Amino acid sequence: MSITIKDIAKKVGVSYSTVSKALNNSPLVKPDTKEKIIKLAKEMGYEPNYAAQRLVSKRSNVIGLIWPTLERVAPSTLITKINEEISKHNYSMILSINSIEESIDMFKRFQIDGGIVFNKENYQMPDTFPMPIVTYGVKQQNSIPVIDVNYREAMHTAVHYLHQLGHEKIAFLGDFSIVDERQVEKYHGFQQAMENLGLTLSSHNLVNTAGLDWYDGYMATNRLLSTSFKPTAIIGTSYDISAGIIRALRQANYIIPKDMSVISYDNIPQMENLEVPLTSVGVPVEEMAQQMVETLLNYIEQPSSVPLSQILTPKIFERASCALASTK
DNA sequence: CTAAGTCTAGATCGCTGGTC
DNA sequence: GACCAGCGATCTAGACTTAG
Repeated sequence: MSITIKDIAKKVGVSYSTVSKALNNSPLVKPDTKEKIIKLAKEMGYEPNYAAQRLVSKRSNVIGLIWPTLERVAPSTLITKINEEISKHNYSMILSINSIEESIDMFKRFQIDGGIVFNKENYQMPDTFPMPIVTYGVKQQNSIPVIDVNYREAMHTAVHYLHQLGHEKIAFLGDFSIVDERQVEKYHGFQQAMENLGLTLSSHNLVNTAGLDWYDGYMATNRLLSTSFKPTAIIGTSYDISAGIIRALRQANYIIPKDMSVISYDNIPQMENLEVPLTSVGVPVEEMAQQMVETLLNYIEQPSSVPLSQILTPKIFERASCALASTK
């Protein structure tokens, strides 16, 4: 049998409600009594009963997270950071990789306080949820707060950075075949930036990886290297794609960054540990996690205080994968 | 009349917070 | 610092109904 406040009350010789107040640091309990109770609770190994606390407070201190994929590195890293951020606020997290509908049903039974939804491939979200929800994705015609990233600006930053290093023949490797607005935004951002700088843009620059995985980046790079188009720099649109790009370039005996500069989307620490530490552009994963969790907690407390749309600004993180364009 | 099934009110769990 | 109401799900005891 676990220790309850009644056991502590019996031992101290006070009522159990006094124990409850003491453990919650109420000013209604004398300091020495409070101290005695807290000390004894520790000695007896008292752990509060969450079910009972939830019964009274109508709060579970649990946040639900609906995430579509655990396979790719960047989304998994973001989950880890979100979990760390949630813990800092004394909340716990449950993760669901089921569909949004199934996850919401489960979350209702768990009585979570709120949830974060990774809106994959521009899924049309319902107008309302049975609990406060914040989404990571693209703004829709409803009143659910969205946290998004300025993907176009990320691509502008990447292209301008390479251009400053003298690169003009820049290839873009990304997945623009699927209905994922995030990827499409990167694609348009790249095109805009190239046009703004007056750089040549043709079908050769744009290589469709037709997927977001390591192998998609690897195969797309092999295809790129087999054409007559010889870029001096490549932009990969995700960590995994860029990891594939690096592997393919090294297999083809390219030295990075001497023979080819590579820059990647996704601002995660793992970029440092690739075969060549990758210069990357994106919103730092810690900042994204912090913004999502803070927005959700504010939304739970006071829905009107939260803007319906927040667009985070990407930053560039220089590592070792970019160099001045070769003049030969 | 008895056994079996159904319904319902009340108690229980651990805890919080207001009142005295 | 004590007392008490009440949170919601679940269980239990007792009252009541039905079928054989």
